[in-house]
Amino acid sequence: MASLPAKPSMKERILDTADRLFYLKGIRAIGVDTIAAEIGISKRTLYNHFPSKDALISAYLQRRFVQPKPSDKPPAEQILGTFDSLERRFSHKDFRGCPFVNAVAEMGADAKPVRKIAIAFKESRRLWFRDLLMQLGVTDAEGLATQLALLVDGSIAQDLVRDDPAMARAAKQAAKVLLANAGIRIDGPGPLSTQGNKK
Amino acid sequence: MASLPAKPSMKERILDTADRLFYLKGIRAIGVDTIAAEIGISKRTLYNHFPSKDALISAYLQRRFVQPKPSDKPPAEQILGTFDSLERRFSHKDFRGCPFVNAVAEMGADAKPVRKIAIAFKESRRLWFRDLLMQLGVTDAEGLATQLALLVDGSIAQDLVRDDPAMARAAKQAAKVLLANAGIRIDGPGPLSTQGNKK
DNA sequence: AAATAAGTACACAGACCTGTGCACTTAGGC
DNA sequence: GCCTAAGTGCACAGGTCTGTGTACTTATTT
Repeated sequence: MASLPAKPSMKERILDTADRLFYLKGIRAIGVDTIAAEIGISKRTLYNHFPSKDALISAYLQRRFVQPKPSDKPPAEQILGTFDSLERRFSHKDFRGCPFVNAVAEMGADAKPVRKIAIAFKESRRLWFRDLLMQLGVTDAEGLATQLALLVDGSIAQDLVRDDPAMARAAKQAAKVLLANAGIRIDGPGPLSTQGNKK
Repeated sequence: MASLPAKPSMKERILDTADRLFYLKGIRAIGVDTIAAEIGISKRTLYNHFPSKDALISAYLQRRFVQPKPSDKPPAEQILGTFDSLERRFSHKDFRGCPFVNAVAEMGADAKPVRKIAIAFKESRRLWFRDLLMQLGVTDAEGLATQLALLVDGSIAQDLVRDDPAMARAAKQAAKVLLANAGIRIDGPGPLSTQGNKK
């Protein structure tokens, strides 16, 4: 699995550290000196790899933009699994909200490149939901995908403030209701199948 | 209605300006010099009213923390009206997300007083939802209130990034489904009563 | 008229920030 | 052995930021 493991390039080491610090402490809170010092390199070296801090910020966000890999699991399971995955991430102590939302909040309305990446990311997730819903034959896949995206971002924002993984479970419950309302039957995939979901 | 209008105190003028600039441009992006210059006072005067910038930030957030005033409208109407109100705010050009979430994102995990206020605000809104749901006789008012809060914060986060008031409408649609699933009948209050909500 | 309070103008300390310049050292490939 | 590329160490320019000190002016009240 780790096919070419041994030697991370300088650029990658910089991006690794920038990612950790930017995400954990905030883009504005971390200076380039801090990043360089953390790796143990000179600030000059950092600026030889990235022309400016803004470029480093963009690279950081680009690298956070990972497309979900296609899966062969049933679409409904994939959709609901999103919230299980969220709950796992909320439980991790290093989770601190959505890097894109945080970056937009930090950089102000003027920072257009940051917002551009953030919009692209949000839309790509919405489209991922939409395509799965279309596979399920949902009529208003566009609208429902948007609603699911709201639940995802809502639980992330709430967890950022409250630090409570239960927010992911609440989002999953709401998602189940929305899916059921669209005619999607939820069966099987859970730890134990619901035998009689109406008490 | 404007009972004592004429003379805003110095402290209020400072808070007015700090509120506008902090919210619009970001807490970290605005310095105390900028605030003082905007009002036309000396920085010394500002520091005579607030011992530090942190104190000013706290006062700013405290002032943003307004309890929703009790209404005699039907509970269901109040709940759904939240999303109409959100849509109106999204359409305003000066809307830039939730000040509490933004502050937490900007100040990093360490800023405990900021997070404390933010948590209190989120919880107060959740409780407002919960009490209305209890008036409606909803069984799991706690859980449903949390879900509605997720929709609110989700649409705010999405609008912050996308600048699209339709996010509020999507949240309202999802809220309607969740309410209906809890046995709440939505009638009357809309522009035109739905005569036959199933087409 | 005198005293008290509030605000002003302005300089300054000390810290941190981004970004550059320059001479030096190390490591590999030819 | 030599040359090139990459990294180092360090100083520095120029800017911004928070917070303070100090002497002066205005306004209100008594």
